[in-house]
Parts: sequence; C-alpha cells; structure tokens
Amino acid sequence: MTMQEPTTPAQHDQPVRLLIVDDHELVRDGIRARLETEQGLEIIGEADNGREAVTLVEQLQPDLVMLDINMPEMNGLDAVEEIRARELPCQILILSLYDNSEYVRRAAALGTNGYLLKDVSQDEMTMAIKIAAKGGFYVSESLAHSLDDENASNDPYNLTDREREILTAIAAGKLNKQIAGELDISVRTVESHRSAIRQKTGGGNAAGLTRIAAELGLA
Amino acid sequence: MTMQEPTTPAQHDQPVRLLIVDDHELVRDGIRARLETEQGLEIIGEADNGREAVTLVEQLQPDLVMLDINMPEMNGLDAVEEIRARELPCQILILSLYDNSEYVRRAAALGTNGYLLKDVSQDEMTMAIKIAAKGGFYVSESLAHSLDDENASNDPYNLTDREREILTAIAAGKLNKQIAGELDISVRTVESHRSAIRQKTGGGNAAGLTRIAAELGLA
DNA sequence: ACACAATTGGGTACTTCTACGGAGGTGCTT
DNA sequence: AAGCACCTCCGTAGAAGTACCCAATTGTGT
Repeated sequence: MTMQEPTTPAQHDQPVRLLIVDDHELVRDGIRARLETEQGLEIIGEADNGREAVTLVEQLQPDLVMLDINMPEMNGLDAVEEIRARELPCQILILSLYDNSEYVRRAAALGTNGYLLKDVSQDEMTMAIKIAAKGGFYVSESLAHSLDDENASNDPYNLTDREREILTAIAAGKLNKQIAGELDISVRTVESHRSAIRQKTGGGNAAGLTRIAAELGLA
Repeated sequence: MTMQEPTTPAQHDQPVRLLIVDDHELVRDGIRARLETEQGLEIIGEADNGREAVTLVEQLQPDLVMLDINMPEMNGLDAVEEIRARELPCQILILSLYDNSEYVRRAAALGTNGYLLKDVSQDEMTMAIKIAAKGGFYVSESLAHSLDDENASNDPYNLTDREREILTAIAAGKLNKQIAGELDISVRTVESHRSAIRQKTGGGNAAGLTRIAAELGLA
C-alpha cells in the first residue's frame, strides 16, 4: 500500500474529471451536492452498476472513479479488476457501506486509491478525493484504526480471528466438511468453532449465523 | 389505507417542518440537497437511528418524518410503532432500500403516509412529501405495481407465495418444525416447500437460502 | 371437461448439524 | 512458573436437513 506513481498524473490546472458509481441515485445526488462547491472537480458521469462503470470509464476516461461495492450486475471490486485488466488509466476511490477489513485489503490489493465508508463526513470525503486524485491511498480514520488491531473491528461478540473466518465460510453456505478441507483442519474442529460461534452470538442454526455474519459485514 | 384526516393539518402558510432519519449522513445530505430548493419545506433536524428519531420527534414535533427502515439501535418500523404508541402527531414517510411488499404492508398498517424506494427520482420524492404532508399515502410507482400482482415483485426465481413465506421463516433461523407449527401444516410439507425453494434458487443449505432471502429483500 | 400449478402429505435412506462431554498443545501475560 | 485464551481434535447421541421417490386435493384458466 505504498504511495504509487499516479497512472494519470493530475495536471494542476485541469480539473479532476470524476465518475460517480453507485446503484442509488439518492447517494449519487448526495455526492454531487457535496462536491459541486469544490474547486477543481468536475463530475463527468454517473453509473449505477459495475458493468456500466467499466464501459463509462472506457468511454469517458475519467481521472477518478468513486465506486460503490454492493451493486447489481457487477459489484465494485469486480469492476476494479476489470478496469485494471483493461489497463484503463484512472484513480479509483471505493465508497462502501461496510467496514470489512477483508474488503479494504482486497481493494488495496487491486490497486485502488482509497476506501471510504458511506458515513464519511464532507471534509473527509474531499480530502480523500484530493489524495486519491494524486495517486495516493486514503482510508477512513475509523477503518485505519480497525486495520491495526485486525480483530475487534466491528464485532460486539468477541469472535476470534479463526471464528470470524469460519463464520464467513458458513455464511457462504459451505459445509463443515468443505470448510475443514479448505482450512486443512478436521471437521470436528470446524464443529468446535461453529459451536463457539453459536454460543457467543446466540445465533442458532446456519440461517441465524448467516444473518449475524451479514450484520458483521462478513457477508 | 384510505385517505385519513391529517393528525396535524398542514397550515397552508406555515412551512412543513421536516425531520430526516437515516443512518448514513451521505443519504441525509442527498435528501437535503434535493429538498433545499423546495418552497414551503424546512428541515429542522436529523437522526441516524430509530431511537434518536423517536426522541427528536418528541422534542421537535416535526410535521413530517422521512424515515429509513434499516438502521442500528432501532429500525424504522419499530420507531413508527413507538411514535404512534406515544401518540406523537406527525406524518411519516418511509424511505427504504427494499421493495419488499411485506414492509410496505406493515408500514401501511402502522399508519405511515408513504413508502419510497431509495432509487426514487427527485420529482417523485417531492410529490410524495407533498402528499404525505397532507396526510395522504404515497407509494413508489414501481412498488404500487408490485403490490398489484402480489407475486413477481422482485423475484427472479418464480417462487410461489407459500415458498416466499417459508423462505422468510428459514432466513429468520426457524426450524422446519417451528415453521410447520406456525403455519399449521406438516413438517413434511415444509420440507417439500424447502426442497422446491432449493431447486428453484439453487440455494444449497440453510445458509445459502438465507443469503437468497436477503437478496430478495425478505430478510 | 381438461390441463396445469400450487399446496399438502408421505416413505426411505443418507448426510449434516447440534449438544453435551473431554483433552493436548501453543503462545502470551503476569 | 502459573494462568489464560486460542486452536486443535475426539466420542456419543440425537435432532435436523437433504435427496430421491410418490400421490391426493384444490383452484385457476382454457
């Protein structure tokens, strides 16, 4: 996650050309409202799903893309992969509902330029845009914090790392046997963890656990 | 859902005093941005969860509350119950992500004044507010349509009514036995439906089905 | 009257999960 | 060194869900 050379260095007189991608018009309007008073920013387009986003990036060649993760058709992270695969030069700033450290890591690994939560303040958003436009990488305060101590992040149940890992797999509909195979441990061990998770969360059967996983942003 | 007498008739010279409730500041900003050009509207406060919403309704006595459903602490529908229980006079307009007919029905049953989806256009939103402020009831075009033919709503899997009902119960973590009890049918019948749901959706085990339920807005 | 879908219920055999119980090893903190 | 949390694994038993098969009833539309 080092400061990388911008793929398209922002000319310091040209405005930053911005593409907004979110499946909710209301959110896009919110972003517009926040940014329209900013100098040196120009919103050149909007998309409401990942597939459209890729197309528009290709057509409009924006300097910066603000990208939601959860969208129909094609999600934000997959869109990033596609954009990077096609070598379309632009900075990408992720704007997500979920403070899921896995998302953040994947986003960083894919070469995005920042990760914002949707409860971000106006000031933080404009700052993040400036940093991202210059090719830096910005994460929300709260997230940066939760990345430090890896655990705790958003977890009122005090699950351990292993338990969260297994809960994620359960929520994905995997069987204990599968999970055991993937983690290279015994089925009995998976059962133990599963049992511990149930006890900590009070989350009954697989369906209940899946809801809790979603609640924790592990979905 | 008949046209009911407004609990607080909107004086036609006084502006409508509006309280915005959504757990995402960004969405609140979007609403603000859309409404600030409107005449006869005054945003007097914001809240980011249901509990705070109830408190603010009591303190500020708004004419109209725009209320999200999915929020931490206390969800929107529960907040409506509380507001109605305390007999706080105000119109309530639900603004939700989900076009779930159950939500709409529950919202209508609780005496709200409308149900908007978050992908609502600016025009539709202002219209809905005007109608709601006068004590009417407004539903999004798309939703009104899906309420007609009860089925289909948002369901690419062609589930039947009964199957959706049972899927909802499964997602709630209920056991087949419980579901059978509540619906007063045999466990075997629940299994039959469950099996049909699995086949239609390809949704493997309980965890998978729960994810699909969430996807369909039945969570 | 007939076809069709939906709902209901069942048989059998198998897999998976759940609820108890116990235990050994590792690594960190005090 | 002792305590503690975490991860690992096991036994036994029963409950729950899954995968196949089947059929009767009801209602809807043609």
